[in-house]
Amino acid sequence: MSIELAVSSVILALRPRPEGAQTSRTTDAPAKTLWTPLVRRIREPYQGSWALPGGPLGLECGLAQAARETLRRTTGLDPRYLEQLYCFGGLDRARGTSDPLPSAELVHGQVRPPRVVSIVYWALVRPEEDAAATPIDAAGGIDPVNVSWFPVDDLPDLAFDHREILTYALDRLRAKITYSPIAHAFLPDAFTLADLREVYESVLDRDIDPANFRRQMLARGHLEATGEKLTGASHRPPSLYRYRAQLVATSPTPPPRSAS
Amino acid sequence: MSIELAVSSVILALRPRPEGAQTSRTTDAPAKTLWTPLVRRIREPYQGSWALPGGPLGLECGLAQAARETLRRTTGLDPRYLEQLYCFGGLDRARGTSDPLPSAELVHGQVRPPRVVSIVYWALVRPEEDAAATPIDAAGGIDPVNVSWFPVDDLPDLAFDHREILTYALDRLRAKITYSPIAHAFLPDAFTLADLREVYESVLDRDIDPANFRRQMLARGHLEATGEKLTGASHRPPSLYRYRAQLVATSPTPPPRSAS
DNA sequence: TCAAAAGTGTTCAAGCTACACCCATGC
DNA sequence: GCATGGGTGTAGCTTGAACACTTTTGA
Repeated sequence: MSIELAVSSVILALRPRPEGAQTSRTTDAPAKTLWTPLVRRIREPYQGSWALPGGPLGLECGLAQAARETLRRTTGLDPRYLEQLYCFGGLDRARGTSDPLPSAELVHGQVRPPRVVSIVYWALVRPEEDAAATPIDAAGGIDPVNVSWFPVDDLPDLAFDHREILTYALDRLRAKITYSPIAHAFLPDAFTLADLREVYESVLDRDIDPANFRRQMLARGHLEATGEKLTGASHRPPSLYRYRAQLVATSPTPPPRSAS
Repeated sequence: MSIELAVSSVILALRPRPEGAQTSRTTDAPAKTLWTPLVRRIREPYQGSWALPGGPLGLECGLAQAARETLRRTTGLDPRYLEQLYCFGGLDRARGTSDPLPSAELVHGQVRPPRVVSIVYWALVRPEEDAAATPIDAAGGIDPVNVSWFPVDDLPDLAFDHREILTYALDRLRAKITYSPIAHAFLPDAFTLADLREVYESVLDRDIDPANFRRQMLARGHLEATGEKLTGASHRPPSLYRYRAQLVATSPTPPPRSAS
């Protein structure tokens, strides 16, 4: 018995908050919230539970590439932002935190579950990537049944240690958005400062002063006015901005450097 | 052919700067600098080159545990601070960045080098841990020949992509020391503010105002006066401090949370 | 004209930097 | 006393939070 190597991904996208969702905040919460796609396990252990999309690492495949391919196959997504999160390799991962060994494993006469080392990536999805996604099942067809999106503050029971992994990814996102220009990974190429602020407010789950936010973002020098304005709303039309080209992080592979 | 899983470590300790070392700074550099132990490879590829200490992942061994054991076996070290750095799994790692395939591999009739995925940890070594270390060779004896320490700003040629990995570890250290109380990982239990400042100055390679440094460190609330003073020097005896117990990070396993 | 969000100006508090200055010890 | 680093005080600058106020659009 050797060690199995798997690559999984935590995928995060901003979508409208579900109707009537319970919110932890007393004041009005942001209109959007983070969602993540999960796949239903079709075999033991944890058959029927939801899990992070993932699969075994192929021989001819770099780590990030493996993450991309599993992601495209299971969820139909091809996100621009993809970064390694952590490598999990504890001895007891395969049987969950404190649950007894699933019976199917015993049937196979296996005393110990297989040892799995998971390299987990996290991905941020832009609206157009989100819209273009179509999950494909094992037979090559569309698979709307075994892939489903959930708001991250209302998750079902997850297999293995996947809930802890997801929580860790959220911590990382909230930390990183404060010092690194990754909010653009949730936005189209051109956006208003209100759009950008909505990303920050949704991720950090708190209101941000629009006036101060504007000054801070512009002072960082990452933004560039397109010259266009967004008309149509019944108020003063806001300017459109884009991130300066060299700062548009795709996949920071090998090791990500913290952009200033 | 399957994928090999290895665990390696970047180990960092503060030691006196070597005599007459070239320094990048015009002003007087800190008296100490970072050193790292490397092991000499005894087989192809890269036979004779220096490499990060590491070894294959054992079946019965957690990732961090595997790092600890290789570390103790090769360098004799048992550092308190150990944290996962990154997982490297590129396709061409085994044969180096742009070198031709080493001949020994061809002799074995292998067209491609074995695919290796390395989970790399980084460790910070305290002075007493450093002093207690005694490298052990494969036969179980002391091995002073194939393990050697180098200042990180004067490294020999390294095998594989290990130089990039080391550079990445240094970046991470310099970033993390500014927002997390990890400097204690280079210090004994009790230390003066001058000791602590020396760690920061050595890692960041710049002078720090003692007065402001004192106030900042004390304001963070991580330090606690022992009540003792360090006598013997020909000036006012400085107070000794320790880090508050709950903040003494050992091995942040699973995922490290950024301490405030 | 009004509502609503864009965008600007101003004030206040907190934190950091630079540097002057006193304190305690060994020689 | 004198040199040396420990430790305190303080003025000036920068940054960010809070919020008043003007601008520009659609209805």
